[in-house]
Amino acid sequence: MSEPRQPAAKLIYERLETMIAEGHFKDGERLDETMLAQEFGVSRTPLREALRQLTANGLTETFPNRGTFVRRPDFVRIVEMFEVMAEMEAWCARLAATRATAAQLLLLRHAASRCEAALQENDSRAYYAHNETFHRLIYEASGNGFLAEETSAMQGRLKAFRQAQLFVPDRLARSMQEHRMILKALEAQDAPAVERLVRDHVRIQSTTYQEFRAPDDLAEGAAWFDKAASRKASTV
Amino acid sequence: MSEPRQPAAKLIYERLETMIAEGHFKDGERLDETMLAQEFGVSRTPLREALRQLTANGLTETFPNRGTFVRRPDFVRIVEMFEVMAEMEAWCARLAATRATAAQLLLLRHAASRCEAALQENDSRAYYAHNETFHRLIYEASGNGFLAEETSAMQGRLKAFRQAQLFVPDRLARSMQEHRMILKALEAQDAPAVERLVRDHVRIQSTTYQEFRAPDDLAEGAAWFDKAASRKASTV
DNA sequence: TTTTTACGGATTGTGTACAAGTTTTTTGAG
DNA sequence: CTCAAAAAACTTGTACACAATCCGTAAAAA
Repeated sequence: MSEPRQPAAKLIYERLETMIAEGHFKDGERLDETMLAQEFGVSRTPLREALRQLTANGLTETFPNRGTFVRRPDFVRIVEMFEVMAEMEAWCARLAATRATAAQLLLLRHAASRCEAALQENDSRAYYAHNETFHRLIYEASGNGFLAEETSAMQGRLKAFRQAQLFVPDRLARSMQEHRMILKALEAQDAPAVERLVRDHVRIQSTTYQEFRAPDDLAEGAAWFDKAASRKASTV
Repeated sequence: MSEPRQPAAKLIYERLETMIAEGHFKDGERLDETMLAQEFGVSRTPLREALRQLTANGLTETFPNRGTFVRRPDFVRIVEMFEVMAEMEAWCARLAATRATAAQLLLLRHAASRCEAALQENDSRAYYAHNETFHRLIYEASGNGFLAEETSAMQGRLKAFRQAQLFVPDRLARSMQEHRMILKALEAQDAPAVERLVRDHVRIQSTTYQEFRAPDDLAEGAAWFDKAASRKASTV
């Protein structure tokens, strides 16, 4: 019943992802393979894989023979990310409104009731997990397999940046209320309503993140633009 | 003036990507690291990096300690991919209609005239390159940096599957005409028109691909679904 | 003084060997 | 003959060593 042992590379990827999301690195900071390998107690091989994965997801930038550098998202970028996420999910939801099968609606209701139960018990972790299922079911109900995969991948990429909003007061209760409305609109096959509801439901996450981290990032935002400008000049 | 030598891993990635797009592998076929390393004349280290990159882009699937398996897209998936691409580009374009700066419009006109020149000389390669610039400029004009990057990345991922449509007769001339209309609508800041024009402009690429490869893929499509079903059963 | 070039140190890219895990074959009992 | 368990063969995951490349510094030339 225990999980099959995960490769070290994946674990390291997740740790680095969290560290970047939580701001443990400065923007533009170089991630030294040798040093990090020592810190994590592994060789450079799995660590390099993790770095490449980070770059694939846009969290770092890699220059051949020069190394990989963190791209710490400022608050503008965070908003942009959730904006894109909201649009993708809204598109999924609009398609799902007319394409979802009875079985898929059943699964959605089930996931929603699981969220409800978690809310009753005030179990943030459980709510978070079932919330993820609820959203993923909508992606799949869109009927476009590729879109569903891409949206799911995007959700995974933003997960690290969404952790903070768990602790925003009353967010869970409000989220649940939004889920109820989304489900209702889906059952009514009201595509425009579903699209709007889901877009707002996802978008709000960026505003909570902003509230949570803005003071920090506003200060660092200016430095970021300077660095980005000089970096651009040196690489072009 | 010569290009800085590319790492072997990147070159191998591109070759494998093309091979998958061109159908050199069966769907579900395992990509043997040792064997491929021998064929490409490199060690397993850079080859593994290429495989991981393929998986990150959804062209293959990797199971820990079991290997990576190709996910050859059937024609349904191809259509889905261009559908998503069309929607992303359309969104960029709609935003660009109201947000593009004068400088960005100038660059767009420049890229369009480059396309025009390439068309006059019947230089498909050049047209293809300037076409890419034209589209990328629209992404950037959206004003959402993250969206621009993601759309650009998606374009890169679909590039391998778009090669075929270069050879569809009159496609270049029609594409150019579409560019002209898009540019005109952008200058007029007519967001709804731009959105619609770009969506159709991108969408049509999937239909040409479909015409080009459908006979093949229709036959293999059935086998694909069978395999996918059995694979699902074995991994769950 | 300013620019160019050569060198030294450090870091990434790749090859190879071994460890860990998976699949297939073999072997034995029922 | 069938099925289960064990072992052999094979494949991926990781460690480590060396090669290729880049960066900074300092010396030399303009």
